[in-house]
Amino acid sequence: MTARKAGGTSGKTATSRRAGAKSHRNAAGRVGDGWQAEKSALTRQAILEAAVRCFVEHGYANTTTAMIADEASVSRGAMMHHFPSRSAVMNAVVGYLHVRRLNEYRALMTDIDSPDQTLTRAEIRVSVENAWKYVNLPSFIAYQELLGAARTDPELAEAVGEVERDFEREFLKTVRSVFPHWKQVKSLQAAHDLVQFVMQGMGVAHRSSNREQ
Amino acid sequence: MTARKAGGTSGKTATSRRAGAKSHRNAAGRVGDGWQAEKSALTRQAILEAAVRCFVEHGYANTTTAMIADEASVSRGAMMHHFPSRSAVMNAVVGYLHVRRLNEYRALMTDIDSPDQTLTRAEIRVSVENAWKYVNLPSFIAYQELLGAARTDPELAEAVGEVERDFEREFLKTVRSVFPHWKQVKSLQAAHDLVQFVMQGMGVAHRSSNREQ
DNA sequence: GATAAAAAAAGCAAGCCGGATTGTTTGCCA
DNA sequence: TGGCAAACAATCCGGCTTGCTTTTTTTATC
Repeated sequence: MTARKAGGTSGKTATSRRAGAKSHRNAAGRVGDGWQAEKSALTRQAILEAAVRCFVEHGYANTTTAMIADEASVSRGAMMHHFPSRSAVMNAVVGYLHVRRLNEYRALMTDIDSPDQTLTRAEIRVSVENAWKYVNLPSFIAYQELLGAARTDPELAEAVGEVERDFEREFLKTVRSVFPHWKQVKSLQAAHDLVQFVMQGMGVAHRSSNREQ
Repeated sequence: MTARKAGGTSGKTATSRRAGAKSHRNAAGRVGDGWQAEKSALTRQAILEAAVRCFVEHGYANTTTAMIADEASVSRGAMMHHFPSRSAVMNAVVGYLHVRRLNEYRALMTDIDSPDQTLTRAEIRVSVENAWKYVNLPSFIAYQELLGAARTDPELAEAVGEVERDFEREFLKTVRSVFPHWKQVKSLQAAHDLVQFVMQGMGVAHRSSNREQ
């Protein structure tokens, strides 16, 4: 998916050639990835982050390519160079948001890492507060926008569905490591679902009811 | 506005002149209301219902005025006659959905009207199933679309916020009539919030996860 | 006071126009 | 050649204008 351009020959533009000669084949595994063109990756990231901000501020549907480019401080042409179409950006945002959300989720989770077997009142309180923080994170709001748009956009739904499944897997893994004494996977899944439901519902209700102050 | 050209001479084309000469001043009491023009109300209703169907099928953002008009089998001109702008339609849909949703909610609620003081297991089951039905109703889905759009649309947010408050009031009233022995209003409100959260969350999660089947 | 003519208004249909948005193309530069 | 900038073309959508038909109200005359 996401058909990378895979083009990068030798950049060597010496513009921001930083010390470390990164002549490696990077994480993506493909050869010829980021040479000097790793700066390209920076641009990509800037675009993705800008898109998230646009989602939060204007909503998915109202976010135009021009808006994202402007927010990212790149030209529209540059953007179209990295992402051939609007939907290409959107699909990429799905992936970007996924890892970002996963990291933030884990960070919040490990906050309540309890050394003993039982949860204290304070720990429960912390976890609830963290959940609340979580549903108000930009990444969460942006993801909700994506989720809503995916309902009537098959292409987006495909991308979202994929990360949705992965998120649940990762969630389960994380929970198991934080609460190793919870053994019944069935209960964990139910807990996952309920937590997701309540959090999503709270998010929706809170955002809309707050709207009118 | 709409500065009519005032062309019409004498009608009397005798095309669809129906038998009953409705020369009465009807229930509304006021003279000069819309008599035959009550058909106009029918058109309005058709447009509103069409809009709801469009929301469900294509989402709020992808619903165009042409789409609604087509779905309602009226011309775009006719639609613009009844609703001067797109946002006028949308605001009207908010009101329409509100009463529709309220009715459906009450219908589901009274299903579990318990004659005695305590809830049986069966009654609880019924109410859960009804809640599930409820979140899968077209009106609910369309309303969620509105809710999502309202987050970044102040005008819509205003309209939605209003009915949101009214819905909670009506909800409380209904619950009190169905369960008259529940006296603590505080608990009722908390219950209302939790139920709303879970249902909304379920709705979101279910629709998006089902998408990718 | 009734009735017919006239006028006004309402419902409705279709076309046009401006603005916005997307994707393409062309060209520059390192 | 890859990264990028800017102009361009095509499309779509919303709202306005025009004009026609039907219904309702007013007016004028008997």
